[in-house]
Amino acid sequence: MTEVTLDTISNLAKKRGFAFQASEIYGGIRSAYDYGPLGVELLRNVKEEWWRSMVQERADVVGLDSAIIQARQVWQASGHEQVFTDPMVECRNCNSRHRLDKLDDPNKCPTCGVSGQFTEPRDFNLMFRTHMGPVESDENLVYLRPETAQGIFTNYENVRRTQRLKLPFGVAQIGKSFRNEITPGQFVFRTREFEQMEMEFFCAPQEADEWFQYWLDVRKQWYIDLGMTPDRLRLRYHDADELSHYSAGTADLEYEFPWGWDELEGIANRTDFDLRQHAEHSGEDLRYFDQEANERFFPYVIEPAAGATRATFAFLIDAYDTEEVEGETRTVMRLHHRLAPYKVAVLPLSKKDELIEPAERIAAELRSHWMVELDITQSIGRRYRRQDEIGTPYCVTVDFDSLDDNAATVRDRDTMAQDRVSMDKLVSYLQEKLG
RNA sequence: GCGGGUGUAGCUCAAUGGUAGAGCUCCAGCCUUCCAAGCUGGCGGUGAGGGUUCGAUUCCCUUCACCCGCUCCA
Repeated sequence: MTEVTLDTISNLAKKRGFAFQASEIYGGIRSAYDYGPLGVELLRNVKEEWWRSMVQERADVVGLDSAIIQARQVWQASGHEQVFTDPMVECRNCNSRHRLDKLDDPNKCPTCGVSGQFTEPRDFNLMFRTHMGPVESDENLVYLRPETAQGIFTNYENVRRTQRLKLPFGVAQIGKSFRNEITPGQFVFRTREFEQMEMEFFCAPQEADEWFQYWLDVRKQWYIDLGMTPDRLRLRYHDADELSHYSAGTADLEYEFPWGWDELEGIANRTDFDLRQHAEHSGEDLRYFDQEANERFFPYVIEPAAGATRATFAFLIDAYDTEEVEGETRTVMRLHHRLAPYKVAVLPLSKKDELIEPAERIAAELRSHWMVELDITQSIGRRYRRQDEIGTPYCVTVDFDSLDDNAATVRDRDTMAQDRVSMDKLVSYLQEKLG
């Protein structure tokens, strides 16, 4: 494990095609990034692993993919329209910014103590607004969702009924969310458009605390199982004064980023706040009917809400490693093989047709199983280094002996150890390694 | 959004009010053939817009982006 700076990792990300600044040819647009050929694979793999563990491998969780644009009433009921619109003032004397509604004295700056230096109050609406339909008017004002969760709450009854679910059960969703963050930054860490992996776990109110603990443990273990350094992961419980408007208890799963500890995932006890709000605003009865106890109640909700793009970034940072090899520095992304963008690189030892041809054959065969890259340029050593730097777990090298013995060399990213493997056993060999 | 800093090739860095150079990378060829070797050649640049000037990468203004703080929280 090597210490890595934000610069190092973002340079590597750009250089190797993980992420580029959005609209770069026009000078770039702030707080938006495009995921390149490698980044999209890594991101997809992170999401796939989340889905596998949260949905596929569980009997008590189902999936959902709700619309980004919902009726405005959804955000009125959820509280976002109000809470995400804070009138703010800025002190001309010390440049600090404050929420007007939280000031004891609306004229005096609590930071520097100077009065009468505030700017005019301005709305800081954290939700993106747009209009549904070609005409811009207040009637068709809509928001881009600031969290995916509400789509789950509004579909709670649809999902429960059609899937015939009994408490406790969860509904999981992966998708984009949008927030007009005041200060985006740290590369892809905080962006205004981002991707979330959220799961709302509905349970009986008296079991909520227990499930809260359960999900803390499960979620932390997920990162560790995918190779993240345990020492760089920690849980931080929120104090009462920093809880969201919907939460009765929140713990952050934090990662030690190059700039310090910062949030990877929030696990919150949302109580029955959301279902109650939607029941009240929509007029639908969203209470759960417990057949055995013969009673109706609003379920409590435990929500593990992870940032897909954030997790991807953290895995990338965590995987970064360097070591000295024969006087040269070798950079290795020690990504878990499940996350690595490419699983296998096929490298003919020489750029001779007689070696390229079998290499292409092997690559074609392996492609039906994994993401495979075929690289024929430059020296073999250089190509190994390139694959190391993008985290490819295995390289298959075809040499002149291969023409006689029908075998190739499989080289391991982490140990650099080599195995001679018969070509017809390559798939099963790699299957065993890659799981 | 505010305060401070920074923008020259993909990367690291030169130079100049008068034709922008190098190393590395990348690509091609030769050679070599299992861990960034060598030789030859090639691609490629002053973030964008405006002003001053005979002439601007250099001076001035605007803008965009990035970094560090204030804020936020997936």
